[in-house]
Amino acid sequence: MLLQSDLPLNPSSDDIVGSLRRAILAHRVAPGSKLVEDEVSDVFGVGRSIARTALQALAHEGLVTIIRNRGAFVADPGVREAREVFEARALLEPRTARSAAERATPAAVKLLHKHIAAEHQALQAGDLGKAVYLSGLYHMAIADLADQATIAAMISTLVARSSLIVALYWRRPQALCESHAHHALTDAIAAGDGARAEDLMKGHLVDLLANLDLREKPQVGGSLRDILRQA
Amino acid sequence: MLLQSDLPLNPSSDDIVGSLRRAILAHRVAPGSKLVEDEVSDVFGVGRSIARTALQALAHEGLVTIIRNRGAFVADPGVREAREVFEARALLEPRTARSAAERATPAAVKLLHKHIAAEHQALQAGDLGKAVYLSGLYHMAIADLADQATIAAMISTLVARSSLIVALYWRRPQALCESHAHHALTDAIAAGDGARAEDLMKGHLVDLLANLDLREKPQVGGSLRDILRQA
DNA sequence: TTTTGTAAAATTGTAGACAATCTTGGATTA
DNA sequence: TAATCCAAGATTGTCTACAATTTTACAAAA
Repeated sequence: MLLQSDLPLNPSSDDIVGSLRRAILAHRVAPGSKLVEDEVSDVFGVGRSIARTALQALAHEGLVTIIRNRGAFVADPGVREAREVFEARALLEPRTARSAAERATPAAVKLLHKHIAAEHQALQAGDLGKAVYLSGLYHMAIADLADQATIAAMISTLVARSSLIVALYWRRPQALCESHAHHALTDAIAAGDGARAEDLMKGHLVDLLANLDLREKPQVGGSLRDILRQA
Repeated sequence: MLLQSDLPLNPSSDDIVGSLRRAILAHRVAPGSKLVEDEVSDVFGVGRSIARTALQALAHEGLVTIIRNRGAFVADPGVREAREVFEARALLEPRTARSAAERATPAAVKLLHKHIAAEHQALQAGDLGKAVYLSGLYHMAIADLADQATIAAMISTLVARSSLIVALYWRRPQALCESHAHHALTDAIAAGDGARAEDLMKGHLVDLLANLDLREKPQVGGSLRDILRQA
């Protein structure tokens, strides 16, 4: 399952949530993958109760789907959900970017540049999954700047779900089309130009959505049974 | 703890979540109350694991706060959080009301009227807690109309948290000031007037916030120990 | 009286056992 | 061959026991 094990010896369920979340968001586990409780507990060296708690927490975030008596799976959002997530982001993130611009400090801007650099580096290294993950961190950093913890938390889960969506529906795996948008946005924030930041964020989200291939996907590997079970 | 026991004999954790949620939102348990796992499991006739799962789910909704080794408490939002919740609602609900108006059917409008009637009846009966709960259901019904499950889910948790906030900060316990706003909003939706619905919702939220007394509350019953622990 | 210290009680955290359910693989039958 | 059935295995659901921690109650000291 490939986990970077920067974990304490007796990890809490939160530690496990974090580790699994990174793995899912960086596309190191595919959407739809089964997450067996015994495996999780073995990998992290805890009892099954803790693993269970972690999986339930991820389910509340929308990154994992739990089906009774069948277990936990990495979430596998459909096109409907993909559109909905970006619809929600469109309501929250532009205004949040404006607030961020209005209260950004030089230190904060520096942090944003660091995020962009890390993302760029991951792309150079060919690690697309990590780049997507880091791109999400950039959006979350902006949300944090706005100093509205409640909204930031909602954006955080939406961004996370977007990583899954990108894994499934991104059109051109090699295009590094985002770099530019993040740079421009950071400039607006550095300049304290709230109105421009709001506009850029709005446009950026539209671009992201436009780069998804949201035609109905034809139930690729599923048996008739699995297909019917989804209804 | 006063639970309306319309529950199955072997309730699932979801059943328990629903029952506890209603109790919290209708102000039948005060913010800050301890929710002891053994009590919950006894009341519902299940093992402690199921009670635990239910409490954790409520914690993810923001209705319960879990402190490690100390247990679960009904959430007790501060003024900061109160403002943040309404800030978030202001971003989501006006646009959602517009969508609702644009796609409302006569049957949906009828449902909204039913909600209003029920809320009115609870107020007449002097059950303010229930009225607040039903008022929340009205907002959630509108969110459902917009046919955006992701946004509706976010609104749902925000509205729920608002019930707690109203319990703590509402200025005039006897004023039935909301009735009018909900009527006008329903009219706009019935007329399919999206722009008006959006405006009315925006104004309604501003009014709600204005009716809260958000001066810093002076740590009413807390010992020095509890105060310091919050940091 | 007020504070401090200590032991008992209460409560939560975690693991593991058992039951319930689902999945798998092979044998049986058409 | 293909479909069906059934038993064995695997996995999840729930409960309970025990460990870790906190809270309470009460006695001792200032």
